[in-house]
Amino acid sequence: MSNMIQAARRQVDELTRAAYERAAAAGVLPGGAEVKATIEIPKDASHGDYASSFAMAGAKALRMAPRAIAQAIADHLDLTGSYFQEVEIAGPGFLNFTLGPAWFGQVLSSVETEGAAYGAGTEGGGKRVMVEFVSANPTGPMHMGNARGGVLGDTLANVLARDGWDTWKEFYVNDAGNQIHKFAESIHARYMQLILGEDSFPFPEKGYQGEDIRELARAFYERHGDAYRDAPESEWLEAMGQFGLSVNIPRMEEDLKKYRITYDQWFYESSLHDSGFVAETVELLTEKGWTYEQDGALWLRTGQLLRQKYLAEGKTPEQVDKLELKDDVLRRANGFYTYFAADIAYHRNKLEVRGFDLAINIWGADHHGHVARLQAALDGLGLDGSHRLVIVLMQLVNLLQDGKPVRMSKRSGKAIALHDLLDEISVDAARYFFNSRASTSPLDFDLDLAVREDSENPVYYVQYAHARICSLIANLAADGARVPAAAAVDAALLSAPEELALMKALAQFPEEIHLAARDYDPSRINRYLVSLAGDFHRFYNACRIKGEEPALLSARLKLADTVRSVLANGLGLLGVSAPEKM
RNA sequence: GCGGCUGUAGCUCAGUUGGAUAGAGUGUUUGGCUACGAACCAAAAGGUCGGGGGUUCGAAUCCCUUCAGCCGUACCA
Repeated sequence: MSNMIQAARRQVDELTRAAYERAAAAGVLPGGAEVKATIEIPKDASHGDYASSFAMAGAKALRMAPRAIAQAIADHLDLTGSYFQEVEIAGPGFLNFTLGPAWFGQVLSSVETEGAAYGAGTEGGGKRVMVEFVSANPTGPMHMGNARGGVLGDTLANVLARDGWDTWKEFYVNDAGNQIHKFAESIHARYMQLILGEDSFPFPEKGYQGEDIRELARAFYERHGDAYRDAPESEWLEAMGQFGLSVNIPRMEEDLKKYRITYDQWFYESSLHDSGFVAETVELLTEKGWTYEQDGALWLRTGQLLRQKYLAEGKTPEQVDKLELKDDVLRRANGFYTYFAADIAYHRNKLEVRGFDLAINIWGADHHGHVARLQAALDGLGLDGSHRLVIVLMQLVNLLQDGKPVRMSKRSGKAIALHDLLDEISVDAARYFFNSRASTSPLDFDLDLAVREDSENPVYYVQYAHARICSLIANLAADGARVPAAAAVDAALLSAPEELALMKALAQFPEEIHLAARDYDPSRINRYLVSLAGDFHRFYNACRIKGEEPALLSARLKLADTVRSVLANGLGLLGVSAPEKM
């Protein structure tokens, strides 16, 4: 596992420090100063490949002009045996380092050696992380928001795994509580309407309006006839709820599978209630003194827990006083536990019972109000939810038609179902699209546009680069030119600006994975791949391969093949195919 | 009211620990295949980084303030 970006950065740091020591020993610079320099990759290639701010950062401590310090450092630098071939002083005092063939050669060979594992990091340290995502209500079909969450969660899990985490993907099935009650009532109403006639049985005011509910009622009728027509409420509630779930849950699983999304586990909320774990968890909170009874309900002292949490995070008491910190109900006056209580129990299960080091949830941004309180509740259980529970908030998907927003709502039945989307666009296009923006940005989804977006979708730009290279390699193989081993390539021959830029882009891949994992932002990979594909297309246009001198042909062929490998690698992380032809 | 997210080119968006002349795609204009795949490339044009203060060698980035949009503030899930 090698990260050539970090290796180069480290070396700039070491070389600069060593030069400083020598300059100090020679009496050119005052000794003993602790200079905290930053090492950056300049945007402009004419500023070299790495720039150290040592001279500016040290100006105060050394009491000298930045450019004079830079000159002293440059005079005492020894680049022998390093990745770098040149250093220049520029601007206010930047030390600009230029990479040499040793570094570029090593980039090619590390991609070759590591292959499909190229880009792997050790940041996760093998710690166990659960990514819980989608967890859509099983009361109806999934919509665009679920699609985005699905792709985001799945891709994030891939990225975390590559960065060294032991990952687990989970779907939390909300098969308990109020909404299931409403769900069963809705099916029942449609069922009765089927028997008695549309107008002879009232539909519950807050029932689910969708066509899918009618279908469930019809299917239920086909199986049971009117056996439930006069059944007591408790009986049909249970039967219809269970029936609806038994149809919907496998359907969700199937739809997600079409998007190449699979889970390690589907975890049922009902299991937490059935086993008494919710009750036990609430009891535990009570033992710790975090609850009280009022108006017949059992309340959690969320306000107090949040206060502690915020103070621990560095907010001042004055800031905290300004916040409206309310308590929450755990057990209603009617004896039922709230969703919040179940959620606390579920996350206690993740962190305590199953022992995950970190729990990551993908939530719609409209749930952001629950983030802090859930973390605080887990803090109250001594589980350090403030650090071990990370919520990635995902802005919602705005569905547009002809550029105008369409209101989505499950109750009104107007949502565009996930499985219908695949009739319009490919899985590759959908997966790429839903991961194209950072989760913090809202995503506009215009169906009319998506349908005819084929050749404009960036995913094709990336895939085209891959296919182009495959075709190129096959073409040259027919001429007898094989992709050489990295060791047989003279990296010094690859000196055109397009070639250097391309190799630097290849080296950037492990860094991108690391940053995507660190920031929980897998959309970075999309942007990286578009950029890498662009670097390749530019190289391809500027540098011929076929017909060049054998050594140059060989080096360029190797470069192209290395790009192919990284493109396939990155597309794999996104769950997008890397076609050899298109 | 309080809180979260957002505000960068006509449009959609990048911009890692503060760095040098703020980038890309798309759109507009103009070029490039008797060529390893033109689903490609090159060039031009396009900006008070929402506004105003502050911190410092240096701010789109950090702090304060202000404006605008979306969302949340249930004994719903």
